[in-house]
Amino acid sequence: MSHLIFLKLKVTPQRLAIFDVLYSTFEHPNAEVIYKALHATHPTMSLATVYKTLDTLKKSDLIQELNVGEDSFRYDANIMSHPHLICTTCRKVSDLHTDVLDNVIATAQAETDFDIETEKIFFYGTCPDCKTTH
Amino acid sequence: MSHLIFLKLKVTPQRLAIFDVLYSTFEHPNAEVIYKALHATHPTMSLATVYKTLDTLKKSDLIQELNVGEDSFRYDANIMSHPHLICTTCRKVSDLHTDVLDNVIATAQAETDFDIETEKIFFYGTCPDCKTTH
DNA sequence: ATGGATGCAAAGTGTTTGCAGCCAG
DNA sequence: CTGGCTGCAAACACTTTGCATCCAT
Repeated sequence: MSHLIFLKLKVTPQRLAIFDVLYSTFEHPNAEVIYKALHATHPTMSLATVYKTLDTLKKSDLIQELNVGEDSFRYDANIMSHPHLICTTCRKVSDLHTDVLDNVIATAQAETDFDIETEKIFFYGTCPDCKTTH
Repeated sequence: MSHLIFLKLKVTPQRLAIFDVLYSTFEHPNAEVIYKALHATHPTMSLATVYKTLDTLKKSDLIQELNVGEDSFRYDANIMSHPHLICTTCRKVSDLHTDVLDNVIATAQAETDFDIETEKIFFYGTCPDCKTTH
């Protein structure tokens, strides 16, 4: 059973399955990857349902959407705002676990007339695996 | 005449025009907007040429590509890495002119095994215009 | 003169929509 | 039972590609 709280949404097998994929990975998969991951256990699930469900979960603030500069959107069940690391070699997207950037909004807010609500921070470089495998 | 240095690329009217649009605006337009902006002065230029040229300029590091969470890419003739402000009401994308975030890479680098090369920082909120126009 | 650039149309991705049937509440 | 959800197919939006012609060098 997942920690999912479905507010006023119907709890369907498809929604549970999609949320669970996101909740149990750190891969930040896109819709296609989620669809393929579920094909073994949910062979009748359609890609359209994946897209609709991701949209629903996003609007209910159960997941967040990421665009890292690719042609598709990635999804993350961790809705806390946190920086991401993108390997420009293998395209892997990782979380940066640190609190040293927690005050960037306050820092930026002091420099602008915008009312800042959220931020997205992406660091691009080479991951440990791709460094060694040169 | 623009500051454009075309390395080993042919200097065509289309390339000059597209670079000039980007060089003389702070709007961070996407391909469609650039295409429409040039239609008055360059009525025969095709959208495909805009896409090809943007790709060429990007690969030559004359412009940078931005994905702010929309379905299309935006472009910026300012290739210096700098934070962007996105108004979630009017979708305007502005530059944040400040140096207080200049050391974020160093800060993040100390927290990870990734070799960080560049960063993209986006702040989402409400711009001054949309605040007052409620 | 010639290799790279353009413009057109067609194809390719990723995503959304319309709608009939289905199932969670 | 009923409104919301699913699955299918078709449509859509953005971007890329193939190719004949053109033009910057």
